[in-house]
Amino acid sequence: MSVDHSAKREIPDATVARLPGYLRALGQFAAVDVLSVSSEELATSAGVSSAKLRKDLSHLGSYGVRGVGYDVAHLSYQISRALGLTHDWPVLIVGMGNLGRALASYGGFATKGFQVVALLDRDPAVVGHAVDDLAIQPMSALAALVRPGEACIGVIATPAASAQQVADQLVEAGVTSILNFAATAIRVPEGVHMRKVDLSTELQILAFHEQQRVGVDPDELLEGAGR
Amino acid sequence: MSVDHSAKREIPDATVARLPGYLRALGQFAAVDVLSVSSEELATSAGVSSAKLRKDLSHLGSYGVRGVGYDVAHLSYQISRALGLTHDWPVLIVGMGNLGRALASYGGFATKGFQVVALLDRDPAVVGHAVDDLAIQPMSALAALVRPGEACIGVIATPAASAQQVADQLVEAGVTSILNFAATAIRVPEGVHMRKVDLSTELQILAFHEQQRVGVDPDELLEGAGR
DNA sequence: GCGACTTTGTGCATTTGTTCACAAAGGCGT
DNA sequence: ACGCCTTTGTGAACAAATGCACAAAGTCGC
Repeated sequence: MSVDHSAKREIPDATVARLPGYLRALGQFAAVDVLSVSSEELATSAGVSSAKLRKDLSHLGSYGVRGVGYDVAHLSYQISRALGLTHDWPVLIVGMGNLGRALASYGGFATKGFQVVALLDRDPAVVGHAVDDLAIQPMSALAALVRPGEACIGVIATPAASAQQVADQLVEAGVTSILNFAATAIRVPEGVHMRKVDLSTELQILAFHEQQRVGVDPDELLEGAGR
Repeated sequence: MSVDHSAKREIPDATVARLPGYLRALGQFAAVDVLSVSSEELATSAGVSSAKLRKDLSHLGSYGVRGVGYDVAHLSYQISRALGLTHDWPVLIVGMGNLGRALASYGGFATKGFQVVALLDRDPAVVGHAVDDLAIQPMSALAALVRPGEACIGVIATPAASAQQVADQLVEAGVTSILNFAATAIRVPEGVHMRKVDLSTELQILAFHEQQRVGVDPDELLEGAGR
């Protein structure tokens, strides 16, 4: 009965992807001094169904109280723990263009278990300048930044053309988690985790659904049975 | 009652989400004057398995040639068509902070079926300034920007605190597709499509997997064979 | 204490997505 | 013209995720 639930690390991917949303919703409740929430309240706030929320949480363990709900502080802690946010993760950002700078000065890092520890750029013209009190370093500094023991997360904010090369350099240096903002697919070796965030992909998905709604492309004047 | 070619609009969500990736990969082939690709080549370039690619494409129709592969130009067109990119979609961006400005000056819009038609901000201090040749307008301009007939896409790049309010205003004005960059869940009425892009969510998902790799939280010093 | 009431946690059915494996369909060389 | 070879398109098996519905487990009023 000791380490029976939390040791059982078989949290489905779909659940993991929603945990940050729950954590944020819990934070909003905590901010207005709510101590306890039901699955229904929390689910609404996070934008999911209560059944889904309860099933998701059940994968972490049994942290609710039947007839009452979940303790906000305790559940926050448990989710943070499951996500590995009990300590800060170092983040390094590569590519100091518009996006890179916006990311660097974005406040959301420090608050939530992440800390930007370095900014890198290939261009000697920007190296040395500071963004938000952090100096931009050349790519050659990479090896010294990634300590073998400590894992860190690399963020690629370069143009698509150099994204693969940067990814290779990050992997070479020992980075095992990469967040890619560049508009291209990059290949990483087995064992390195990669996620992609891409504006145009999202817009295109929206365009698809928008187009579905209207029915048929107005350019093409053939029949309209599908309306 | 069943027309079987392209009128059959039952493309699975998972497939739709991957189509932009295929389109981009095709663009890369076209850029180096490749005329025809096999499912294997295209899949590798897009970072998926060839079986998945073929099944995805089969939902659009039968546009390959057995024994040969896919014509790059033709398949590009068919995917664009399926996604609704045969004409440009107007995009309006709300919130001209760091992120909003980075998005506004991001080049990836125009190239791929989208055009930023307006920039909006609540703050009178920035209204009137121009970003990338487009003047920033006050929120009151919203109603005049969204023509009833023509659909458009709204991008929310405001702080989390005002995201819901902005979403309400967009919906009010007639926007039916919203891309939300703010770090909060927003609620929209039935029929409005919403997608969320969030840096900290992605980082937290990476943190989870990174933590899994290491085995156990280093706070707890029981050593593992998991390496 | 005790019963009524609330809300969790979960087994089960359903839906959605992925993988496999191969027949069908075409081009190509001879 | 005719097999051979390559690659597509897809049915069928498998896996993952979702939604439903309710028993189990707790609180609260009396």
